[in-house]
Amino acid sequence: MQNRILLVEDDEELRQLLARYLTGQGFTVREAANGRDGLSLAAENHCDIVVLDIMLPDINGLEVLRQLRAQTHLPVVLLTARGDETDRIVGFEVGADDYIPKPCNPRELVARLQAILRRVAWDQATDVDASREYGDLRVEPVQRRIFQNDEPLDLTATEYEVLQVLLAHIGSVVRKTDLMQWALGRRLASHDRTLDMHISNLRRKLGGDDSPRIETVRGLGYSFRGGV
Amino acid sequence: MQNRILLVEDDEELRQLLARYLTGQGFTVREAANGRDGLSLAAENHCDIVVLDIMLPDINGLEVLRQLRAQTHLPVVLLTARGDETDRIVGFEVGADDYIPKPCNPRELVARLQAILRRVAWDQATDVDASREYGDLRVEPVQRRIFQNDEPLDLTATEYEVLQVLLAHIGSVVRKTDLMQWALGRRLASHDRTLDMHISNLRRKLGGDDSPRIETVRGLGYSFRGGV
DNA sequence: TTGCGCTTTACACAACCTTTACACCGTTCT
DNA sequence: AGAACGGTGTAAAGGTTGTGTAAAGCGCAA
Repeated sequence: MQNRILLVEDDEELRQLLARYLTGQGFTVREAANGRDGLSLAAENHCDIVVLDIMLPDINGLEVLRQLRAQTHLPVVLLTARGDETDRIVGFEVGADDYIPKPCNPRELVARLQAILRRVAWDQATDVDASREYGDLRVEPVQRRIFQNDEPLDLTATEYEVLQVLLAHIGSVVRKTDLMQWALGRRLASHDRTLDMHISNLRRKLGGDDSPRIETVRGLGYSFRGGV
Repeated sequence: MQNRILLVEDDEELRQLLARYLTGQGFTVREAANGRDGLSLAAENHCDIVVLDIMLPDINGLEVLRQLRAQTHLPVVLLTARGDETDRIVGFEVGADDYIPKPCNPRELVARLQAILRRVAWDQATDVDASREYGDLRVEPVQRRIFQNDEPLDLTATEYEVLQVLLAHIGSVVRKTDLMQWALGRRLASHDRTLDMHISNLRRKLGGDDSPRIETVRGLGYSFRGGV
């Protein structure tokens, strides 16, 4: 389970406290002290969940949430002043996934974050359009792009299909005939070298010349080396 | 979120299998074995989404869909024979919300149903007349105008529709056939270059010649690349 | 009619899938 | 061991398809 957090909180002391605690709990934390920075960090850096204070010096947290929601379904947890029902209700309407009253108990925060991440992971496991991560690679089906360390790879349509199939079966061997059928949509003819060419081009674009990411299994097919 | 399903499927075994699985996933399922029963159940009982087989013993599923559409906007998912492009296209025209090839994976079915219900809930919560912001662009549906850095763009009616659709799906690839349907309101014919022309004109009006705002995804369609 | 905007036509071009060719390598056969 | 064979890597050429856009055509409203 991924667990990269974007923490948007203007109170220096509280932010550092939370950041330290969350890091200790195995999260990767990226920090922003105001709404503007938060939005641009969310746009630039891929993260899995946002912890968002409502009271911010520049843009109101709810406005930040609204702008995030205009583009993504990134889960967002709001930090609200205790007892402020209004913010809570507006926050849910705009699409917050949870809220936590301030001052908050770090352990409770972690518990809620993990609950949300669990739920999201479940949703994604059953969603064909959900983005999928494989080590440093990330497949974004709606964008029809594959990212390597958050940099989009410049792939053709066919290369995207081939790589996406290999990643979907990461660690195991995909037979050439199957790969052909699934990615190119036709049977593998006897002297057809098309697939080999796509693999060759993919290897070049993926880099890592020393140890090729796509392994050849002679007589069978190819396999994307998985970390597992 | 509501989740009452009307399942119209004549194959007794498949219907019971799906009904059991959907019930287990928290849906309330009402079953019909043919088109006539399906239509009357839809009329009598309020439900949130319809799963509709195309091959039915009495009325063709597409005809059922047409009759449903004559009265409501109830979301409908079609079960189509795998690979039958014709049904898919006709179904899309008549107003199906999604189609699933048969035999279908129940988990995928559930995922798609939930995606549609989420979208419908989202649509209902979203005011279609509300202005929307995407970076330096702002869509004003009431005025039917789009502003760039608060300067109105001089767009024709069709150009407005095309750009508005692209922005509504910012960051993801919009297929040419879909863009044609949604913005121009008709099917994309085989040698129809109309859409390309509108895109070309839009690019000129949007400026930014160095890095075009509207990206071509060869063989698929176009994508307005957003900050995400 | 003119003017405007949508559509079609036409052509050039770029993208990219496929084929060809040859070098290389592991395996098997003699 | 050496030869023969078939699978693989990849550069380069070939050919097809999709796309960009200028320009002409068309339909409609003023």
